[in-house]
Amino acid sequence: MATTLTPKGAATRGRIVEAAADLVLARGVGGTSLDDICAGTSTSKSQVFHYFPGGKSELVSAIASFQSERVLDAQRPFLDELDRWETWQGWRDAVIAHYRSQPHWGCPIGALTTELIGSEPARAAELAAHMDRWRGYLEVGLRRMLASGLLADDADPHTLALSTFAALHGGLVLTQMMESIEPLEAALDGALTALRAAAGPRTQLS
Amino acid sequence: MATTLTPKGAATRGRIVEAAADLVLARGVGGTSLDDICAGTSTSKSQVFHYFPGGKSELVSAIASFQSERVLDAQRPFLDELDRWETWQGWRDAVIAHYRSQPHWGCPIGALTTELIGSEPARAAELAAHMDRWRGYLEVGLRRMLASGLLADDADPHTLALSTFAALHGGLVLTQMMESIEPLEAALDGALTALRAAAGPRTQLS
DNA sequence: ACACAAATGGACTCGCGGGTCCAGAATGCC
DNA sequence: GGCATTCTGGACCCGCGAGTCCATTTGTGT
Repeated sequence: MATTLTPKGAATRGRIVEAAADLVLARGVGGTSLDDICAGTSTSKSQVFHYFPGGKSELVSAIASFQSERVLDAQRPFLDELDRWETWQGWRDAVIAHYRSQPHWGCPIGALTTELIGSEPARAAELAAHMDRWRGYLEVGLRRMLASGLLADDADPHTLALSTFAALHGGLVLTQMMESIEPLEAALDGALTALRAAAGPRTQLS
Repeated sequence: MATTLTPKGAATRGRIVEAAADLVLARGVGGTSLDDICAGTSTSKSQVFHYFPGGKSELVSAIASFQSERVLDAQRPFLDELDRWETWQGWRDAVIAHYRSQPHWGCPIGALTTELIGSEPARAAELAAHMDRWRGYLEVGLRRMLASGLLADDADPHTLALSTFAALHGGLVLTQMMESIEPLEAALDGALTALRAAAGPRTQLS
């Protein structure tokens, strides 16, 4: 694993992760066999174990990192600038646009995590860390808004970030069940409404 | 299956469903084998197939109905009277109390649904129906509030119910990941804040 | 050109878990 | 009590899918 990796090898590895990520998103970890993955990438099982000595579990971990980056990237540059109200709106739109354009419904990371909690707590913890990193961006933004007076003095950035993040993921869950983007839109709009209810003195009422 | 069922038989069937529900909640459908279930109930596999000819899939369906009733019951009587602001607060408290007292974190129905979507769309649809019935209670309450002037005229009960329901389930997802009740509390409080932002003329401001 | 490492294919093992079968024990009905 | 039906135990079958092994090909450095 720490051994060298030729360009060709890296490409193959990437193909596997990408295809596996798609399949897992569509059918879940339990519903995706290594054979399925091989079939979709014109590789053989020995390749998978060549690049992921830890087997399926390690592959899942790689998928998680891959999807995590993908999701975070889709929210940039808004994610780093959530210290103004306008950015929040832009962020909302970016999130919706991203999940609408996804080949399948639901959140790749959230679904993965909930599935693994029962069977692979160790991997689930990794996933939870990704989630928390994501949530952290929201909290940082809110913390800056509090400092700049855009939030009321008694507002709690941690709790607000948590509730916003929860709304987002609830929206994604329902989005997956109902195969519609509507729940996500409703959830995010609701969350932003709750956020605005904590607006502070420096906020300009439009 | 449509054949008669002696009291003893019904008891055994009940034991299986209950134990299976617990195991599935803790380890997921994929992580729970029929042998596990038998071990925990001092029954044998032939019993499972005797009472659930459709095998694991049918058992899962029974678990779903069981958990659905359990969850809905935990929210009564509030669930039927969500047409006043005070009831919403009581409902919030009941939901939190219920999930806090549960032996494992997370929503039994939500987790089941997301897991099955990829592998058993038919069963997942049943689950989704349970979810929608649940959400329906919220919408009915809001609709009555609109009619009685407790909500603003331009408020949309459907969307509001959707966003509240999403917040609830997002809270449950995070609750499971973080093994803490905090996210659920934050999510529900946020959702109620958003709801109150749609209050109408007849609402008494406290 | 040679040697060595990495990349690939595919056959193989093996345990787990869903599902089947049948014989015997318990129970309800008259 | 006797008959029918239901209930129960456990042995068995079988396929699927994770993981292993080795032989072959492709590439890379000197």
